[in-house]
Amino acid sequence: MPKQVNTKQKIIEAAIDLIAKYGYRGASVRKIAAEVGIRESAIYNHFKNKEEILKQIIAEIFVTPFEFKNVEEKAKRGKSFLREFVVAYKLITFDKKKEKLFRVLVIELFQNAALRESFLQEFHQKDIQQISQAFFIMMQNGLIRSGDPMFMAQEFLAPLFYIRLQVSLLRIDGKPTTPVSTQFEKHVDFFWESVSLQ
Amino acid sequence: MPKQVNTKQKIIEAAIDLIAKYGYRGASVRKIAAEVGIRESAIYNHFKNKEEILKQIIAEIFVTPFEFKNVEEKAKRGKSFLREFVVAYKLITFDKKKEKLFRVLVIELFQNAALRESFLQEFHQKDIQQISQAFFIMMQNGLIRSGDPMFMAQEFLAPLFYIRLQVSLLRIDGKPTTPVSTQFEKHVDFFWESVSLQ
DNA sequence: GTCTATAGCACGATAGAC
DNA sequence: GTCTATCGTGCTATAGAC
Repeated sequence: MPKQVNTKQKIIEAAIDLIAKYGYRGASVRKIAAEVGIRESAIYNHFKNKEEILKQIIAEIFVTPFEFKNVEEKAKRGKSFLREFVVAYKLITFDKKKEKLFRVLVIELFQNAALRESFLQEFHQKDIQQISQAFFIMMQNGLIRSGDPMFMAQEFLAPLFYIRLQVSLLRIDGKPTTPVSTQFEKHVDFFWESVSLQ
Repeated sequence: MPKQVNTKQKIIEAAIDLIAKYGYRGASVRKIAAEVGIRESAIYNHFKNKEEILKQIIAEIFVTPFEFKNVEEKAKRGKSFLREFVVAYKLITFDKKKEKLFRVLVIELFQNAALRESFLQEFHQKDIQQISQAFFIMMQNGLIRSGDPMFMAQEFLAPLFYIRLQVSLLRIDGKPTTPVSTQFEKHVDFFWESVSLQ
């Protein structure tokens, strides 16, 4: 059992690789099958059609978001909570699998309605909820200036998204990412200085 | 002469439309020709091949950035300069042609090396230069707290890019954009409150 | 500068043997 | 669950007539 690797999962992995490179249209069933090491027709034993492969990949993009335990408690620590969040965000940015899924997201965002829907409703939404909840608590505890916590969360997250995009672009061409990726930490410092009351 | 419309330009326009919808691979020479109202073979009288059409479109993405005159003077006005900048940015976000080019940018960013290069070097770079220059002057005039003007410019522009992305996504599906687009103005207020010394 | 016609290839998908 | 073989379609691009 441990040696028997799932062909279906192999197909998904190969498809993610190829879509991240060539987009959905460019990632042909032929290429996917070749990468897995089977014939095109064998693909159809695992998926009804090509579209079904994409659907499953899209589902993968939106699993395992940030799941912080005890946000209520951690938020009281103020800046260190934000730092912890950004460290997690940075890790995801450099995670090989997550990076590929991020590319798929950006490439197909304007071409796939379901993906678009999930992005607008889930992608940052979950992060925003957590961060805005944390900001709300920080406001109550007099750690930061008052304001709309949701909007503040957007302001906090948008630069992270933009840095992530830049890092992903640089990594495709094998360019150095340090100048950009250090902005993650700088962003926390800048933001905290912007909102903190101390 | 005024009535004689350029076929070459028509091809470009049709290609932008179709690439914004289906991506470069999905925008076939066939579809482009059909949209223009000519045969595929006629396309090749104007462009060497399909790739050449994309090249010209990419070039269009990076023309006419923000060209503010007298940044030195305007920067002294502080917040109102930022407000003026964001008004221009918002206009571009809702401009039909620019919006399509923005979609092409996002779709092809991970798939076209030349586009990626230009994006990293030019897209925000020009904006960043202007904004950071303005921040530098504001610092000298004691309007804002001191810091790295380049980094501050990134912090100012990243949320604008993210709002633009959201607006573009909403507009595809004909969804209301007001809740998101009002963030443009809110962002200026929030940012100014973050950096101003008054 | 446009047309018709066609070459040559890659695509997604199915039928049927093993 | 994989294979071989094949179908029908759409693709980029070219040749040559008008």
